[in-house]
Amino acid sequence: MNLFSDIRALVVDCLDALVAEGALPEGLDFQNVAVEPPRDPLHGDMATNAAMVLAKPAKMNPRQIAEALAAKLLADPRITIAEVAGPGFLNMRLDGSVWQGVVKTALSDAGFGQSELGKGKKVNVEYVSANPTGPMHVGHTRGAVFGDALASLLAYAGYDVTREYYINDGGAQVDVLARSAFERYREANGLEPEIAEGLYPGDYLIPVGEALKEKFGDSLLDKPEAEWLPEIREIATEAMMEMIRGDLASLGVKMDVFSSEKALYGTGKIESAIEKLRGDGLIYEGVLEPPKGKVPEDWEPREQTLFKSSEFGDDVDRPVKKSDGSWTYFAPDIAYHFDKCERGFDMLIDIFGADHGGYVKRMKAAVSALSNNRVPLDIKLIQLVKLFKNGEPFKMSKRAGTFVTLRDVVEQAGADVTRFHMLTRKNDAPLDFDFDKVLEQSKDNPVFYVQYANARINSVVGKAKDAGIDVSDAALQSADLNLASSEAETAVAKKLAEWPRLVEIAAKGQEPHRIAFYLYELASEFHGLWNKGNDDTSLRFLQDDNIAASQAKIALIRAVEVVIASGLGILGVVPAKEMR
RNA sequence: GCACCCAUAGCUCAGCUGGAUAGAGCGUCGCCCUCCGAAGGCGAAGGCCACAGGUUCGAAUCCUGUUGGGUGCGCCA
Repeated sequence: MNLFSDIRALVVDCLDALVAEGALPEGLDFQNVAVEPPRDPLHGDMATNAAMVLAKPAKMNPRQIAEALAAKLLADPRITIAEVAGPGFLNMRLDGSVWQGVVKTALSDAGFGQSELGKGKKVNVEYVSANPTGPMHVGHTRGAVFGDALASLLAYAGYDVTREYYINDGGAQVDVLARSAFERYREANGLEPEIAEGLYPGDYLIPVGEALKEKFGDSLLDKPEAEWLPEIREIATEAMMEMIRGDLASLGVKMDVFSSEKALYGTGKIESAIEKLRGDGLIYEGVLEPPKGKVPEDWEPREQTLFKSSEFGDDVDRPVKKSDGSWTYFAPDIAYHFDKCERGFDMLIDIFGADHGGYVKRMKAAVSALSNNRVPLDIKLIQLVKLFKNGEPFKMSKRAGTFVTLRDVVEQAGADVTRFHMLTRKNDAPLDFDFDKVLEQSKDNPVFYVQYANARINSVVGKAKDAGIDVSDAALQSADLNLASSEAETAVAKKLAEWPRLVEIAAKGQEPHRIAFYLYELASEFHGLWNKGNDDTSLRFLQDDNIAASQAKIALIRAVEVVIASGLGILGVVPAKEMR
């Protein structure tokens, strides 16, 4: 149920009727006719731009159209006022029963706010995909939270969503991991580890070294690298993935699919993806121009195997093979995305760190080519997280040991606070994360403010129960909401009515942060009503000796609670029953 | 040099894919607790939406330039 699309449908029906009567010419396109909340609530509950949009194609005066439309709309019992304003807006005011209907729906329909927008389309959201060479850090955290919330949002909006993690376990970095783990293995055997420049120095490999000793004793110490590397690489990578899964779990992120880069090698999948492109004339041997401006010192022209990504909007063609004949990172990634296309997804979404922005065009080019333009690929870039402590920038340094991991953040701030806070900013805007401020219990902390609203509602409902009032779903659904229809109370119901529309807007824009902002607004609306009860006792939720009125008011705030729970659910945050 | 992202109140940021007088929090100033949780609420002041053009009924939003920031640019992933 989306009130705005209901009313839009009504507007279109009325326009059709006007066409049938000859009041409007035939063949008009109503696609741009919109029904929205006006910026200023004094203008009404909803406004439509129909008259302005149609004035030109109909060759009519906008006011003339608006007047005719207004007359038609008023015939519907839901519309109490329809008046022309400004340049040709048609402002509508809705009957009180409409808002009461919203409250009832929120209470009775578990799917209030859910949408059919996605029409069951299969979407693959790939996120995190952190290299299995160490624990997840803050940067990964934001990508994980964003990807997870976006996936939930799309699912809520009717898409068939798969959450996927691509394990980069096929490149040189996992060899480095294996060598680093080997040093820890030597250490476990009482030798001095030699953590050479370029190896991973982190402590997290010490347990891996001990596990290796457990398994191999000292038998590998004198063996040449070629003999131990593949096996240690395997073991170390698995250990890292185990750790990363734990990191994700601590944030409440659960993937549907883990795909391995390494698994693509030796199966012919890379070759067949490249062959598919070659068959379309998009692979050739050639020499790239050196980059303008900043030319690398060791630049020399070299013939490489190139993909014609420039045919799909990329700036230059991109190499798929290194000079030694092995694949570049791009090649397995092409194969991986080809695989995703082949698995029947209608839409792909990749979540990248902003530092991978240069990769966007070639990846989109590859997917266009591989899917013959069938599958759209959206790539969302996640901007940096700037850490603060007490308002002071918190400098991270691997050497100084002040490197902040996902675990550090979750342990200090908690998963719920971390998730909500990281979703209070657009993904392409940098985010400040202050360890102290996110835990602050005040109005300027949206996490707290929303949770506080929820806790207050719980508190009131609990008091009602103690007073012996029946607050069961059945009782609230049959409450007489006329007893909670003051202006202030209706304002809350109107905010609730925006929820389904907001979900669709957020899903269309792939912008989960809109959910967080909406929840803040809804909480604000609720707190406002609460406070009015301080001055005006008739607005308090519990009315002495008037069970029916209390039930009506509780029905309203229970509806708020339901929507807060749905919204927080999308963000992956657990609603708080009480504040501590 | 080229590409992508960004520029909105003193500060941190929203702004519903083009709508009416551009919003919120913080900070500043003034109010509100014998009362369901004041960890709150109400109000005031505060703006050349970076700049200059263009598109149209209408632009913070779309297009082109300019300025100022961030990121990236073959054999790392």
